[in-house]
Order: sequence, then C-alpha cells, then structure tokens
Amino acid sequence: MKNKEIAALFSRIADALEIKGEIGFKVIAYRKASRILEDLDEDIEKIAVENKLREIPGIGSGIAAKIEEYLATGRMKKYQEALSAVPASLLELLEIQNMGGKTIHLIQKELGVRNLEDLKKVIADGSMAKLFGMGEKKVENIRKGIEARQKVQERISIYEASSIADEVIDYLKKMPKVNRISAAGSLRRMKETIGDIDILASGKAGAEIIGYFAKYPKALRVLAEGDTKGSIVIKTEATERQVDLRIVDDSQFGSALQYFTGSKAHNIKLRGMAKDKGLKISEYGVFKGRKNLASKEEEDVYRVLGLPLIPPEMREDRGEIELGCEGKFPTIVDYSDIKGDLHVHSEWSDGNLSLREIAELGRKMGYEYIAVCDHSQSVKYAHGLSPERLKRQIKEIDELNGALKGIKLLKGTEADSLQDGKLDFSDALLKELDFVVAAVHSGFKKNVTERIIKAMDNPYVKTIAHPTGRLISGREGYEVDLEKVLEAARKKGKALELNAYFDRLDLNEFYLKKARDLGIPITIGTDTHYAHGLAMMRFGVGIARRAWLAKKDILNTLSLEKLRKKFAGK
DNA sequence: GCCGTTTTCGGCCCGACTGTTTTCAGTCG
Repeated sequence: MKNKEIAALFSRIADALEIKGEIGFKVIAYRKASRILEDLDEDIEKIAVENKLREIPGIGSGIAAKIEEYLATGRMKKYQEALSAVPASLLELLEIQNMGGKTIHLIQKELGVRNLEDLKKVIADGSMAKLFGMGEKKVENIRKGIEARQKVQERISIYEASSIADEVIDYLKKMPKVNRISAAGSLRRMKETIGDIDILASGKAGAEIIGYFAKYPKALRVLAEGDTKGSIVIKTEATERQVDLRIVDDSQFGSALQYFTGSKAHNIKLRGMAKDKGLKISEYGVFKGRKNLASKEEEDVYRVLGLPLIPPEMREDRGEIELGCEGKFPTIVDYSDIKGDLHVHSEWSDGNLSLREIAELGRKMGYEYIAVCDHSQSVKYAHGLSPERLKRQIKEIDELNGALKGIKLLKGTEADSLQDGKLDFSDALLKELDFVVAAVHSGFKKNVTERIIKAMDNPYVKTIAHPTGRLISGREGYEVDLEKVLEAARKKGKALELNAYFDRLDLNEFYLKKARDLGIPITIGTDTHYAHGLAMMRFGVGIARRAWLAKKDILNTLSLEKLRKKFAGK
C-alpha cells in the first residue's frame, strides 16, 4: 500500500506551502488529504484503478490528479516544485515547538536561515530577536523548543500514556476544587499509540487548578499556565511527554469532553453539520445564536444534532456520523461484556504467575474463565512445556478447578506452528485441552502464510495468536499474506486472536474490521506473563471497539457454558 | 485545494495562550 507514502508527500507539500506563505486554506487542504490517506483502510492504488479517488470527501480533482500522477510515474511534480523552493532542512524546523510557517518564512527571508544550524546561530547572536514581531521571550521559547525536540518521541504506547494519565488524574483528584475529570484526546479514543496526553476537568477556580497542575511533582517544565488551560512536560522512563489540562465549568463538561476527545476529522464534520442546521459548536456547547442548547453531557451534544451518543473509539470520521444520521448506528462491544481472558501464561513456561494466582486475579477481574496457554516444547527460550509437563499441568488444572469457586481455568496451549507447518504436540495430546491457540514464533520469513493456514487444518486449533507478529515498538511482523489467512479462517470456521498486549494489538483495527465483515470470530487474549497484564484487556476491547466489533463477534463475551458448547460444535 | 438541494465564487471549525503590540499575530490543539 502506498497510502502512507503519498500521505507523507502531501504533508511535506503542506509544510512547504506554509513556509512559502501560501494561502492558509491550500495548506489545510493538503494536510487534510494527507490525514485522509493516512487513515484510509483501502489501498489507494485500488481506488485509483477504479477511478474513484474523487469520491473520497476531501480529495478533489487537483489532489486526485497528483495521486494518479504519482502512482503512474513514481513522481509528483508539485512535490518536486515545493521542495525545490523550500529545502527539507528548512521543513524540519516546523517540528520545533513555537516555530510555525510564518516564523520560518521570516527568518529565511530576513536572515537567510536554511537549516537548524543557521537557526541556532541567529538565536545565539541575537539577530533573530531583533526582527519585527520577534523579541527576547519568543526566541527563548524557540530555543527551548529546540532543546526539547530531541527528547520527545513521536508517539508513545497506549499503556505508557494510560499510566501517565492515571497518575496525573489521581493527583488532580486530590485538589478539592476539581469536580469532574477525564482523559480526552486519542487516549480516550483508544488509539494504539498516543501523542500528547489531554485531560479535561471541571471546576470554578480554573487558575488555581492550573496552578496546582503546574506544580505536579513530575513536571519538568511548564509550557503554558493560563486561567483555563495549562501544559506541562513530564519525564518518563525513556522520553518526555506533554500533558495538557483544560478546565471548564461543570455545566460545560459534556461539550468540552466531546470537543477535546476529537478526532479532529470527526469534530470538523460535526461542526459542518451543525452549521447547516444554523448551529455553532464549540467546547462551550452547541449554540443557536447566543442560546446554548447542549453542554452538560456529551450525549446532549449529539442529541441536539440528531445523533446517538457515538462512542469515543468510533469518532474518526469513518462513516460513523452518516450511520448515526440514518438511524442505523451499531451497538459495539462493551468493556463489561468480557467474560474471560483467552491467552495467559503461567510460571510453567515464561510467565511468573502460579495457576492459583491466575485464577485469583481472574476472579478479581470478574471473569468466569481464563485460558492458560503456555508455550509448547519447541519454544525453548520461553521454557516451552514438553508433552509430559503439559500432561502434569492438565492434571493440576483439573484439581485446581475442582477446588475453585466462581472461576475456571481452561486447559490450553500456545502451540507452535513449526517450519514444516506441523504443530509441535500430537493430536492425541491436543485433544485433552479445552483451548488450543496456534502461533508462529520462529522463521518469520519462511512460508508463514502456509504454516498458519495449515495450523488451521488441525481440528483442535481454535484460534491463531497474534496473526501478524508485529510489535508496535518496532518489529515489522511476519511475511504473511493476511488476506489469505482471513479467507482460510472464514472457510475453515476458525477464530483469529486480537492480542491485547499493548505492544501487539494484533490483529489491528483494520484487519479486525475485515474479519468482522467475513464473519470470522475473534478471541481476545492479553498474552500476559505478569499480574498487571490482565488489565490490558481494556486495550484489546478498545481496539475491538475502534473496529466496530459487536459483542457477538467476540468469543470471550460468551459465558463459560456457551463457550464450551461453541468449542464442542467445531 | 475543496465544496455546494440557498452557492461554480467565496466561503473554509473554533478558541486559548503568549508575546508582541497598543488591538493583534502566531502557534497550538
């Protein structure tokens, strides 16, 4: 797919135009096109072949022609032009906080700045501060922006972002003047990675609350500290992270939460809709003239627009607003629908939990069951179980289950699909288990597609663990043809896993949607090896919600009894 | 550059914070 590649081109064109001082709306149009391509599920090349580029809202004849040109020739004239006028070394300066197109344009024109080195020079010798509209403080903020730049990673995992947000929210809750409080932004939408962390709170004494926020013990720097809005930078293990806090009145918490949850594309579409109805939306409410029609709860905002409450995870402008308008809005799976975890490791392989501990933790989660799926014998580095040890584990689980009340452990394995496509336990042994997950752990480039499909032929395999093997933090994943895997799963009536471990989230939302369309059941497992990992189920469910999965699409929303029946049937 | 059942021209989401001005521009989200 060349979607991301072309998205990057448009983004750079937008940057270049901004620096050249072109009309702002052109820049916005390119940015929008870039974002649309970035988020697009379909392969842009396929859409182009079908001559349907212009049907995508936000892509008009100009941009469509540029996409077609690039697909046909591998070049885009507009991009070459833009970059010849504004070199890449100048574009990079846009990444510096407090540096925008106008400022870069100014220092290029007046001082001949062409790159970061030049910029540092004109800051140091004081010439930049003397420019019209500049000044000591502005330049100092830019200098700080340069310093901060190296330390901030692009995006962090949802796990790290959640941990930071939870801590800050706990801190803020200790302030008596804070009433309601919630994470907002991409974290609330459960994106797999998060940029900045947005928090919204309500209360009367805005400035005081922001002042308290600015004194957060882990704050390295305070970027802004106003009456209703503050920004701090927090040091994390590996990087630095910006946390933004907005304060509104209690009566406006709903509209503000809607506003700051985004996504940007979702909100722009909503505001366009509102405008057509003679309404105006801001974080303070939905207004008809000066009259505020809705602001207390998010639901009110949507209701005034004739929409049901759209879950945060669906707010990406991927057709959810249209479905709402047509009254065909789907009911998606809820966090509370999950009855068990279908992939957990114990100390028998490479986990650090005993079977009893797993059961106890599961009970605390309110589960009916947890599938213990330790590694199989060929995964040596993870102390994979030999057939003899698996038999002993089966016996131990049976005994434990006899003593357990309210929760059952399912006897499982994460059986390795070997490089010849066979599983590394005999069918006779697999037959003894409740739940067999098949997975690839070696030979990522060796006929993985065929191995996965062959594993599905085994009658005891219920699901395929982390089907792409990607790690969000950096590993590409297997060389696997997911389309073929999906097709095979559909034909053979097998499930696929949504691995809820924060660095996997595999299948991702794109393929989950495809799986759902094909009627393939999904199993969600945390793949955890530690006590704290069971709670990562929420990331899995979050991704499932982003893919619009319903309760019926996910096997571990079934009660233990129904799950057993389901497995007995296939 | 995109878009349109009031529009093919003239709009384009909206507001906070900061630092510069002396009423506003730039940046950010």
